[in-house]
Formats: sequence, structure tokens, C-alpha cells
Amino acid sequence: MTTASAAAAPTRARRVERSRRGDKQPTIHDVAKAAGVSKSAVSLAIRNQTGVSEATREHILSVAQELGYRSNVWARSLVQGRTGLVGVLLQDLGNSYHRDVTAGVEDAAAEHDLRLVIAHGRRDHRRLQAELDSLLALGVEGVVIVSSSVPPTYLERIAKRVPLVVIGRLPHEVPGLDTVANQDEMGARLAVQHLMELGHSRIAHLTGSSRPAALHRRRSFAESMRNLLPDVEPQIEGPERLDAAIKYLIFQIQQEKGAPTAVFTQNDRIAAELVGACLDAKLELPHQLSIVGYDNSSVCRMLRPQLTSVDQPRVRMGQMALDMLFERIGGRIEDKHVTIAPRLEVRDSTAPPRD
Amino acid sequence: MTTASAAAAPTRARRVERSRRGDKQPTIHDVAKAAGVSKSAVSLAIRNQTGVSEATREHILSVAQELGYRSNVWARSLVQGRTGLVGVLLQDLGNSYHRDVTAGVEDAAAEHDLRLVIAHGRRDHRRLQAELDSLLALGVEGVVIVSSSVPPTYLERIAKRVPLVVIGRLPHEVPGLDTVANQDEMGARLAVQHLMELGHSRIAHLTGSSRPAALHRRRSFAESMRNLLPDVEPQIEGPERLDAAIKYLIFQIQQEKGAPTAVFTQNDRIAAELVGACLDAKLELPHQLSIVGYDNSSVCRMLRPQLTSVDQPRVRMGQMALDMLFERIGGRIEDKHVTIAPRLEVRDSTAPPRD
DNA sequence: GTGAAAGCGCTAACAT
DNA sequence: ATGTTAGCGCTTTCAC
Repeated sequence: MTTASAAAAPTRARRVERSRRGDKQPTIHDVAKAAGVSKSAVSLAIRNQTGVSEATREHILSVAQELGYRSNVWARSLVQGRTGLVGVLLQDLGNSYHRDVTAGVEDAAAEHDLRLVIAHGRRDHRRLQAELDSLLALGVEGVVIVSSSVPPTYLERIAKRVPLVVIGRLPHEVPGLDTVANQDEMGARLAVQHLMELGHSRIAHLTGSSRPAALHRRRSFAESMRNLLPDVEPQIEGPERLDAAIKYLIFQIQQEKGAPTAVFTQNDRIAAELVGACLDAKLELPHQLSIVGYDNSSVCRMLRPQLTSVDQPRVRMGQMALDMLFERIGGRIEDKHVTIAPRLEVRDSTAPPRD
Repeated sequence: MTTASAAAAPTRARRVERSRRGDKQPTIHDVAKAAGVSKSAVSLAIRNQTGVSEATREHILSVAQELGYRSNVWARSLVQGRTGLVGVLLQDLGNSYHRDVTAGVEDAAAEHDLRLVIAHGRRDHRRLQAELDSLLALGVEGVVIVSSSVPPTYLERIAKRVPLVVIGRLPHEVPGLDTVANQDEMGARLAVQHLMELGHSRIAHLTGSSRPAALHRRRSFAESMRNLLPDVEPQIEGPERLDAAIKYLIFQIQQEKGAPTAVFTQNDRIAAELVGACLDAKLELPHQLSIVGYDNSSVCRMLRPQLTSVDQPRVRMGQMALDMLFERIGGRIEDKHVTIAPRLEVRDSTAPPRD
């Protein structure tokens, strides 16, 4: 300790205060003293840098180990001006889509030596923003946002301060940030094609939202129908009053002659509701109605019949997002927008129409 | 700037280096200079502390605003010796149980002015440990662990360094940490009671694990059966070869005279598998078999018949865990173990037995 | 190869 | 009420 000993008094006082609460946590200084070397030697040794002899390093490391030394990330970040942290902002952590995407992000982060901090928006507009702020305050070097509900103007502002990659469909392009999305157009086309190949022509679409991804699926559904089945008027139910829409569909099937024989839904959750309602109405699935979902979530295999669904490569999307974030952190300037092809996972909820 | 001006050179150089990457981020120093006051005045002003006149504060705040100043959490933590961070370590973020528990933790954390950092163990033993380490390195002041798969010896070691609250059942009591759990015994009893009241006596239990919570449910099932239905030998299937166990149950129901008329499962996931297998085997639910799950997860309402299930007060459990953590951080020494009563959510998967 | 010293951005004790 | 100063624990020149 080379600084004036007069000044040591308050310092010591604080030390005592802290150890009372149990976290006496040895510092680099303690290690240096115990090992009989300088602070810088310790610093170099623990970071595996050149500048200390092999013998010294080993000695230092063993002393550090013994003392239970752990380097203080905050102090390090302070001086280095970087934290090695990236954030993942999740719209909702209670589902398999988010789980898998996050896993992908995590894997890629590990490869780049970045630490992940997960934040949870809880499907709430304002909370998403608050959490994003909070991530920034934490000093993350970039954020992967798994949600498309953060207002674009807000995103644009944040993107100026820190690299941002959004996984999902934004209402419109936002300058300064990257996006990763699945090709909703292709997903919808795959669904329609599959149903058509089974022999269906009266195919309806059931949607519960007008958010961008839903919109893309809806539009592409309509377009695919016009292309593949030009003689049929595509029927679209929702997004308002989803319950009523489901009831109406079932009514049609029970009563009307030209009723749909298949439904492509905006996502698995809605498909599950439809399946439930059909079973409640004693419809026979899949013979009276074929159903295709979107997301290939874990419920697909729980339902009976098991749900045919469009599968987004979730893990891969997470990985790509983090890789893109890493490029940005590394200095890439131009925006990058990547879309990935989904594929159809065929299960038991689709079959040839009865007649 | 009172320090030697000769030393300013390298500092300035670094500044330039940084601003090249876009994060020029004004410091408290810049604000002070721009506002024509001292650093400490700024510090007091932004933290809303007394010591500056109202006029000065407003002036400082407006200057800070204008410069886009944001206080550096790392620097503050470094000098204050605390971070205001608490960690939540999740076994698996892809389900509604974890979502709801986390929401509870979040709510309570907000009340205590603590920031949440979520980490994801991905159902992996080693990863859980690594993430816990990583949280500690981040400087969290406590951790809520939503998992019972972290090895007790490891927990015990960590608990010495930082307050820990585990939500879930540990294999055995670990000194130095608190726990929150639902009363699995009561949950199992509720299930058996409900089925008995419907007229069932041949009730089986289907389990897929021997982890503590599963074990408690299993034991309590056996005990409840002995108490309530002393004439019947309780049948327990699993935890090994769950698939075979399910097949066997179905075989019994189809072929044997004294087959079970109801099954209480260890959790909803297993219940869902059982439901699926029954439907595949053309059993009529709930008339040929009543099923009770555990967790009241979101799949309960998706299945047909909708699943009767034991409900843990998840949000409440999260809140309690964080409150307990807060007490610990505040200095509580003695361990605290809380259990909460579950309740039964009755739906359509349970009905009187056919005969 | 090693140590001394400066300073990251901030707070808190101390002077004024 | 305001400004000054000494560090928090660490990294990083820069001498030796």
C-alpha cells in the first residue's frame, strides 16, 4: 500500500462494514501482497497474458485460488470500456419458440465470448421498453430483441446507441438495425400447397392478429390461393372476435354445403383453440376438417390429432441474430435483413377431405 | 481538471478510439463542465439527493438531459460496493410455470428497487452451474433459483457467498439457504380426494421421475390411498420406461377387470402424453379413465378433455422467494423454508367412473 | 520480466 | 450549499 497512510482510515472502516455482511472478497491487491508481486503481475497472470514468467504465473494463480479471488467484472469493464455483455429481450419467456431462439443466441454468444443477459417483456409494450432501457443501463454491447412489439421510433433511437438485431417482423424497415425473420410468405404457401395436394380446395385462413407476421401470412395465403386455386374465393376469418370466427367456421362445416374442408391458422395457439372447439362440436378430425398451424410448438404433439404445422428454424434464427449482432459490434455499418425458409412438419391433423 | 495535464494525453487518445465506435457517452465530468458546477453537484443532482439548491439541480438536470447523459452503473457500483442486481436462474424458460414464477419475482423485485437478471439453465446440470457462476461474476446481490437440479453441495458453497432462495424441492435441506415450495403432499391428497368423491377407488399414479417433488407426490399419493381407500392396493407406474407404463395402463383398461378407473399423474406433461395415448387407443375420456395432472399449465385448456390439474400459486411463490431474498440481503441469518398450499382446478378430464 | 503510477466514471468524506 | 479530494478494483502505459 503506497498511498498516504492517513487516508487509509476511512477505507479500512468501509472494509469492516462490508465484511460484516460476509463479502470480504479478496482483491487483486490482496493477491499481489500474498504472492509477493505487483498488482499488474497478478492482472496479467489471471488474464493469461504474456508479461509474467511461467513460474510467477503459476504461483500467482495458486495463491489466487487459495484466497478465493474472483476478479471484479465491474472494475474491469470500467477501465476497459466494455462489458462483454449482450442482452436478449424476450417478448414472453413462457413458450418453446422463445426458448429455442434463446438457446441459439446463447450458443452463438458463447462462441464469441459474450455473456448473455435475458430480460423479459411480459407481452407488455411498456415493460419491453423499460427492460430495454435497463439492459442499456447495464452496459450491454448489443441487444437481440425477440419481439416485434417494440415501437419502431423507439427502436430507431436505441439503435443509435447500441447495436440491435430484431428477430421477427417489424411493421416497416427501421434504419440502423438488423432483422432476422422466417419467410412467412413461404410458410403460408407451404400450408396451402400441402392442403391442395391432399385434395382440398375450399381452404380457409384463421387469424387473430394484424401484426406484421400475421399480416404476411394472411396476404400470402390469399395470394397462394389465387395462384393455386384461382376458382375458389379465399375465405379469411378474424382477426377480430376470434371466438366468434371459430364458432362460425364450425357452423359452416356442420350446416353448409360449400363449407371449408381445411383451415390454415396464423399460429399453433389458434390452431389448438380450433381443434378444441371442433372436438367440442363433435366434428371428426381430420376427416371433416384438416388443420395446419404455424410454429411447430410443443403443443403440436400433445394434441389429438397431432398438429401439422409450419416450422421456423428457431435455434438457427437465434444463432444468426447473434452473429449479426457481433458483426455490428465489430463495426459493420450497413443494415442487414435475413429471412430463413420454414418447412412444413406434417402430422395427423391433415388428411384428404372426406368426399 | 486538476490532475497533471501531462497525463491527459493517453486519456484523450482513448476517448478518440472510443468515439470512433460511436459511444462517446458524456460523463458526469462533461455535465459538470457544461453546467459550470462540480462533479459532486452533478452526482447529487441526478440522484435526487439534498445538497444542491433547487435551482442548481434543475439547471444540472436540463444540461444532463441535453447532453444525453446516462450515469454509468458500473462506476457507481464499483464505488458503492453494491449493484442492486438480483439473479433469477431458470431451469427452463420455455414453459408457463417458469414464466409465472419469474413474473412474481419481477414484481417483488421492482418493489424493492432491485433489477432482475435472468439466466437460463436449459435443463442442463452443468449449464445451471455455469450460469450461476456467471451471475455471481456479474455481481448480483442474491439469486432466486427456479430449479431443484443444482447439486446441494454446490448450492451450499455458493450460499456462503451470496443469498440464495430455491423455489422447488431439494433432495435434502441445505444449510444457509431458503426455500419456497408448494405442498406436494397436499396436492396429491387433493387429487386422490377429488377422484374418490367422484366414486373412483382404483386409482393409479403415473410418474416419470424420482426427483424430490415427484417423490413427495408419489409418497403422498400412496399414503392418501391407504388413508382414504384402505382396501385398495395403490398402483404406481414409472418412473422408468414411462412409455411402457402408459401402454400397460391402457392395456389394463382395455383387457382387465380390476383395471384403474382414474390416474393421477406427476405433472401435466405426463398427463398430456397419457391423454394422447388413450385417445390413440380409442379410449373414451373421461368415462373410461379420469385423469388428474399437476401444475395447471397452459396445455390443460388446450387438451380435450380439458385437464383437471393441481395448481401451484406460481406468481405468489415467486414473490415470496424474492421477499425472502430481500430479507437475507438485509441481514437475516436463520434459514427459512416456506411451503404454499396448492388447490385443485377441476375441468373435464375427471368424471364418475362408467360403472 | 516486473513494478510504479495514472486513471476508467463515479461517490462520499472532507473542506470551504 | 458548493467544491475538492481520495479512492472503489482493475488495466495499461511506461520506466526499470
